[in-house]
Amino acid sequence: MQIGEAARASGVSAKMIRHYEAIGLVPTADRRDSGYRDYADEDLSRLRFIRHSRDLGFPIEQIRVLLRLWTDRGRSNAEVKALARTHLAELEGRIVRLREMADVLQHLADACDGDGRPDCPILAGLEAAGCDGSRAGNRSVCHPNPGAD
Amino acid sequence: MQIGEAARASGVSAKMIRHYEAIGLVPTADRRDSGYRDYADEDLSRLRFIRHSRDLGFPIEQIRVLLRLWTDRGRSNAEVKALARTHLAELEGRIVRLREMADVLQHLADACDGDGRPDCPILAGLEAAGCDGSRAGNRSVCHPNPGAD
DNA sequence: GCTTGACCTTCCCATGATGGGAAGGTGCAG
DNA sequence: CTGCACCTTCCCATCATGGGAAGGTCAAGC
Repeated sequence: MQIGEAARASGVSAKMIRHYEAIGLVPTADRRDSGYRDYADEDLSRLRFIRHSRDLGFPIEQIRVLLRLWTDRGRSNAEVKALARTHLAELEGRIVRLREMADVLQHLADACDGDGRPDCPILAGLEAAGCDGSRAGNRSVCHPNPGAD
Repeated sequence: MQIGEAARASGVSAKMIRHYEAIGLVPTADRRDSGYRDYADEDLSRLRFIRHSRDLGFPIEQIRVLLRLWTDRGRSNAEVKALARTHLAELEGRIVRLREMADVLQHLADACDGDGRPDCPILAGLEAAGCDGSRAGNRSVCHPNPGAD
């Protein structure tokens, strides 16, 4: 099967399949006389594995490890689980950081009438913010009602 | 004041200050005879505004608009609020996507004993996943207990 | 005066995952 | 033979940020 069909079947774009080959995430594909890459059904499962890992946000280097474990019959599921937990912590961390941003922004937006006047608590908040280390102490601008959520 | 001090005072790295100047986010800095950039206190507020905006996750191009509104006395806070809400929606969207990833991964990790055997539901889940459009219908692998959260 | 060290300058390169697009070859159907 | 869909490689772009090299500036200390 050509790369386009492999792409359709695996959900990984042809562009990315070539890229994964270039960085050694998938083995060098067989070539036809024409130079076209040729894929077998077995190759698809690896591509799908990669795509599912990407769908869960795993970075390439962790997927590389996951693939090694996946194809290693003597693997320890403890190692897999540890990897999963590490990534889970990373995801939760990102969520927390985004949640903080969203909460602060929501607070600022709530304080803004949006009635067309120039007066704007959002811009005032971005101007002051008070969370830059210099002149600390007025953190309430940054995290209003601490602990009141 | 030299760029290093401006960086310390604003929380924006010297590297980024130069970059922001290059892309026109801050005006071209005055230069001393030596060629060193020279900053006044007024410049700091702009840099702080940018940093606070970045802290809330605004992309550069939106910060450009925010800066224009900030320095426009005839601005409408409605425009600011709309911009904030757009970004807020973006943040919430990212959170939802990360939350989905984390939930699926948590589910897989919970199913894995991590007792050192090769048997591993996490790898099995990455292999099958069932969410790639081909052979749809078994979405429960992907979103277990739909609606039961 | 000369050295030392901290600072500055510009320029290039790297990240991470993905895509766009150009220039050119392959293969099949009409 | 033409056209079209597909493939190839190569280069560039994203987005915000940093690293580092090569070299200039300046103040303090000897």
